[in-house]
Amino acid sequence: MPYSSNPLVRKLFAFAPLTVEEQAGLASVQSSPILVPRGKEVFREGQNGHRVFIIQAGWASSYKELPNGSRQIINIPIPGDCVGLRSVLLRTSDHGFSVLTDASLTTIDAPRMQQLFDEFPAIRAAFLWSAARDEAMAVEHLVGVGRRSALERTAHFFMELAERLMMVGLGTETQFKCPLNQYVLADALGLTPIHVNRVLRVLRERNLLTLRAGSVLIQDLPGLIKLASYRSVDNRTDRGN
Amino acid sequence: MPYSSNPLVRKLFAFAPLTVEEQAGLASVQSSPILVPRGKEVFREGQNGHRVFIIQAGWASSYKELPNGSRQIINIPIPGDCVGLRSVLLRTSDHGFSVLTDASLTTIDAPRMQQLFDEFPAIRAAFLWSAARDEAMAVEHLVGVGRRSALERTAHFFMELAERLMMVGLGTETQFKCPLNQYVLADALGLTPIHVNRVLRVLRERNLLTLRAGSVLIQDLPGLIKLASYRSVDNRTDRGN
DNA sequence: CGACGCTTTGACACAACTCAACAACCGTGG
DNA sequence: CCACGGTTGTTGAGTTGTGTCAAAGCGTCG
Repeated sequence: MPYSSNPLVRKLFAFAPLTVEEQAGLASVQSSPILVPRGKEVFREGQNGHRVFIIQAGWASSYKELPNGSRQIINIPIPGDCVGLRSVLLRTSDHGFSVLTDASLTTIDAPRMQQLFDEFPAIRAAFLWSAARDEAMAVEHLVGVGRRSALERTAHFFMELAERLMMVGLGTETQFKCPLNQYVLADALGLTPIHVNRVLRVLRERNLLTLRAGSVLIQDLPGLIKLASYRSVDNRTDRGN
Repeated sequence: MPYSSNPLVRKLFAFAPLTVEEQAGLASVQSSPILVPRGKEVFREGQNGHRVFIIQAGWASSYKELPNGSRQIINIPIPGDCVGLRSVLLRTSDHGFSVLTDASLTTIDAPRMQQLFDEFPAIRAAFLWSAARDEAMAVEHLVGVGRRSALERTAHFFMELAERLMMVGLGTETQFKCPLNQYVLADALGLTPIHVNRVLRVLRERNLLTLRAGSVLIQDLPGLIKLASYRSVDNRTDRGN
């Protein structure tokens, strides 16, 4: 088990054991926490990306907007997650980033990041692993939007979320806080808010899952797994079925 | 301009100038080309990913399959593209990979890759950049499937393809060979083959784009750009609009 | 209390899917 | 040379999942 209270350290530790020095280095390059009010756009698409943001507390979203006004949410970062790694590499951000609740963020700027990587190769490896996992999640997201029905996709979304939240100690197998409203869910799932509402109703009526008052209650995990043909985030890359 | 005939060297050179030594190193770690017959699955989801494949010639696809038999194509790699970088990091592949035409591939195994990175940091940086760009394309793909109509999405797909092919000298602004059949297009676009057919008809009837006999002819580039609100791959990360 | 943000519901429209043929193309073999 | 089968493309008719538009319900907070 990790010792640090820093969510990023905790998360990277889950990928690979880090020495005390590495943990300390990782913690020390981060800025002091910045408090961001709910709804605030931290950076927007096209903006220069010279640093990485790490969620300490709160929920966020990264997304792209189209000229016609619609929006696709790419990812819902939660505590411990990094945002903007790709932006640093590409120099500018290809997506917007805003927080959905009051949140606390730290940052690492590009030069410090580089120094850290040079000094601690294990940290570089851990970041690469984490980034690869994020990308795998984006790919799974693409599959969902391209080939799963609204119902399957929604079920899948909540199970993945549950799993991620559990890993950072923000929920159990069957229950977690979820401050996402139906507009946000719609933009994440590639649906309209109205249809999200209908889908949620079906999930509720089938006693699979209930979202009420900012909390998700998973009532029938096997049923959901079957419905969405869900595979655990960490087993997606396992052999066979 | 790059001097090497190796497509990977050419491509990475486009990201950052590489010294002669770096180019030589990059070429020398690659296996000799493997010829793969059209339709062959090179690796499948869940398989161990201990090496990266580089397309020398031919077309390919990486995809995920769902238990219900449907399939979502993640990417259509063309010469110069790498497949399986993420798989190396995550130890197993989260997607399948097969070639669509007779193709020639080289590989780099994980340990050699690591040596190369240690010896030539610039190559590591170039790979990271390339990987970031690929991920940005996947994200754009997600946006398309989530928030663009079938027509817009299809138009977008072909323009992006045109641009990528042009970069490796396999097409012009308005014309390129395209051996993708409507089933493949359907799996890439998240549509049914039948609907792809109808969409292609509309594009043809509006004198925007014609796919015939394995070749795409772009008849009205401004019209397509407007229809799909397309932005060039390399300008997606530019500031503003 | 009213205003606001969010959820819920209903009626209807439409984009995309399904099912079912048929047509064009192409390589193969008689 | 033509006949053939397999693959790919094309078209039509009907269905359905999801979107659109419009309105009402419901908490909460100032």
